[in-house]
Amino acid sequence: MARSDGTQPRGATRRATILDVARRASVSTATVSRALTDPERVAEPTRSRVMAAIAETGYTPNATARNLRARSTKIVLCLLPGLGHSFWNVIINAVEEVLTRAGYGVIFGDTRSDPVREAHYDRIVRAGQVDGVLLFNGRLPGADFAELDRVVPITLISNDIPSSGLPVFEVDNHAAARTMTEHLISLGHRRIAHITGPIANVETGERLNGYRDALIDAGIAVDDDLIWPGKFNFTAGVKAARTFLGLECERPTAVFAASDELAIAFIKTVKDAGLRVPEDVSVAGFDGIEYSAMYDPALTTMLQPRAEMGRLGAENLVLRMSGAQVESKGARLPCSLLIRDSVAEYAGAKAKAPATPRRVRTAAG
Amino acid sequence: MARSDGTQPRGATRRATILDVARRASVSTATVSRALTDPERVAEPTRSRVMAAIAETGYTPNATARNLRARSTKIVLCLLPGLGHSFWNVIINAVEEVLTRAGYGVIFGDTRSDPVREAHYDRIVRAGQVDGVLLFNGRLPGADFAELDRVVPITLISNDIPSSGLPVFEVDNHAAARTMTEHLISLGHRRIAHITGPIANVETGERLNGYRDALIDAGIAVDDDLIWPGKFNFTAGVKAARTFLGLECERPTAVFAASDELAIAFIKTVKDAGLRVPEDVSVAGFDGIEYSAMYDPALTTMLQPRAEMGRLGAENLVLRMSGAQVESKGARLPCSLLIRDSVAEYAGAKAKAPATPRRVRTAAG
DNA sequence: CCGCAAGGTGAAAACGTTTACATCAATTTT
DNA sequence: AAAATTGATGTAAACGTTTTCACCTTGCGG
Repeated sequence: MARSDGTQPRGATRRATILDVARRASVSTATVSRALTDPERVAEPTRSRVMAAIAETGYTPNATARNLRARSTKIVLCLLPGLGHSFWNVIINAVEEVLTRAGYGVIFGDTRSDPVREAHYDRIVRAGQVDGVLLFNGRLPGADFAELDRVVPITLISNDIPSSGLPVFEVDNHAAARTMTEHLISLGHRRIAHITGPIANVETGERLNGYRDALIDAGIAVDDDLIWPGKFNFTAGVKAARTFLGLECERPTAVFAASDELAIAFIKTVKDAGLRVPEDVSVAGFDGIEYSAMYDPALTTMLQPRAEMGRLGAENLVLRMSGAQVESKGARLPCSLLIRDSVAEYAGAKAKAPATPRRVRTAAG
Repeated sequence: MARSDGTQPRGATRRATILDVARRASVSTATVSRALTDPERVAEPTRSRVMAAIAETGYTPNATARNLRARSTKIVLCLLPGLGHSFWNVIINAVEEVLTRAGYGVIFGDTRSDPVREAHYDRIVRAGQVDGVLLFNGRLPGADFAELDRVVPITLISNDIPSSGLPVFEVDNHAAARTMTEHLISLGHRRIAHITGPIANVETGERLNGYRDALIDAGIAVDDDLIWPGKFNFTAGVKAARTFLGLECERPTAVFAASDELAIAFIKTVKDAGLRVPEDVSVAGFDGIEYSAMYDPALTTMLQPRAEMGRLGAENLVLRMSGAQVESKGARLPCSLLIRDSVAEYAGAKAKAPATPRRVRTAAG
């Protein structure tokens, strides 16, 4: 029974230190340390005496002391713009997998664009509390990344800070958005709207450009009234749907949302207004989160290789933390077009579009 | 421009220590330390000299050294059974909020029932690498919690380990499940199925019992064929739906799922099979995650006060980490019944059920 | 004038490891 | 047989703080 009554003083029993073990085994602390880190270097009889003493005392090395001596913490900080987003799940798992395997602990920080929180994490980094940083769109404002990277390696995942020169692992957003838009066009759609992510976001810009370029190449004029600025969340999707429903001019026949959450919220809202998806309006998402498959209709979307982004980013960071002088520029990964049920052929189309495979890989950047 | 070429050696510029500052200000390290931690204790002229020196050297105290000396790490470990689950989002945010404000860093671990990972976290705890643990259903197997709690305080959130005596902050699962089942009964349903969570889970049992007790009280026989064991994920929901669709006997008219994900997957699958929800079958969820509102139909579900659970749990832990001898037994919070569109009156019902408010609070446990 | 409190500061110990260096015995080499 | 090598262990310094204790000024009351 644990002390649920909160009565026994904590730490009443002092934790055994290396000195306790040493005394008990009648050796020096150096020998104990060696017996643990490099057993070969200590003779068999001594070693077993030490091991016995360790078992008896229940000794376990103090990580802080070890870190102080080693001048490293074996901890990596992951900075996210919102821990709660389903999009990060898979990435985080992959990151955690790689880092744990490499012997690092992972700590997560949610910046939420709150200056106080950001300053907090900036301080943590500068205090040498972490050996590396994985940045997921969490901006440390006013942070000089070139300088910060010199104290601790920083790797970017699924977001870019163009002028920083930091290695970034993300998807080729331009190509992916272009592919999705082309897909819609190939199904006969001409009036295609786009719900963007947050404007400050570099990726938002790339996707917007991919969308634009696809239209232009197809000889379709870009209509700025059909570009609806949003964020990567439900509320923005609902707002975009209201815009859509309230449109004075002719409604678009297809909508390309910059995230699955955006698409889902959009669909829900227009369905509530009595429209059918995809019969009345086609809606495409972006990301390929798990929920996209479970929605009704299942979302046609761009699958981002999230696990791979996480894995590669983490591996890159591990390499750089090891002090290796790597030439690391990051990587641009390809997306896969997932064709499901939220997008249909344009109702007014004359000819049936050629059969398309259900999954199409975009070009790598 | 950061060293994207990976050419400059990292740490070429040694980080300034307290000694550098001391020398520069012609004082002792003790004075520098005092100037930072307790400015009142050092005379004005000295203090400003110290501050100047700090600014000039860019000194920032080394957290590891500080921790070693203070015998604490100011870090809390959160152990989850699956970092990716949407259910944790809100809880995690609340926890992170409270702990950050209290000056603690938060590190997350995903145990995934993997013995290797579990051993890894057990070691972290025992190595004194954290000041406290928040357990979210992550079992540390073979761990003696009574003992572990003596080295570092452990608080449970949204999961119980009955024999441990640890403080637990969770919902009254029995009452909530009972309320939901009664709601279905009140709408005329008599054949009501239940998709459970993982059987090993204490909460699963409580919800199951709440469901059973409601049936019994209403004079409805409990049919074990309508209790479908699952997990808190999509796959289990799909599987349950297959069971439902393949049923030899008369199909239930309502299904109560132990989680929203379960409900969503169930609905998706039966809809794909041509059934309508709620016209052909009513489906209720549990949790009240964000997606439940965006689904079509919007889920009738039990809203868990996730933010509050997280907040209370974290505050409890902070208190206990401070060494306070608190009488802390945890708390059982009430859920709210969220009446939306996935549940309808039983089609064969004679009389119309009385109008129900859209949101009903369950009794606290 | 002397003693004493109070305020400011410094010297050094402590936190618990790892590791460079020194030591010593037991070998092997010359 | 002396010298050199090897292997096992101990000594003590280092990691960068915080904090106890002691010290030295002052200013003050007696």
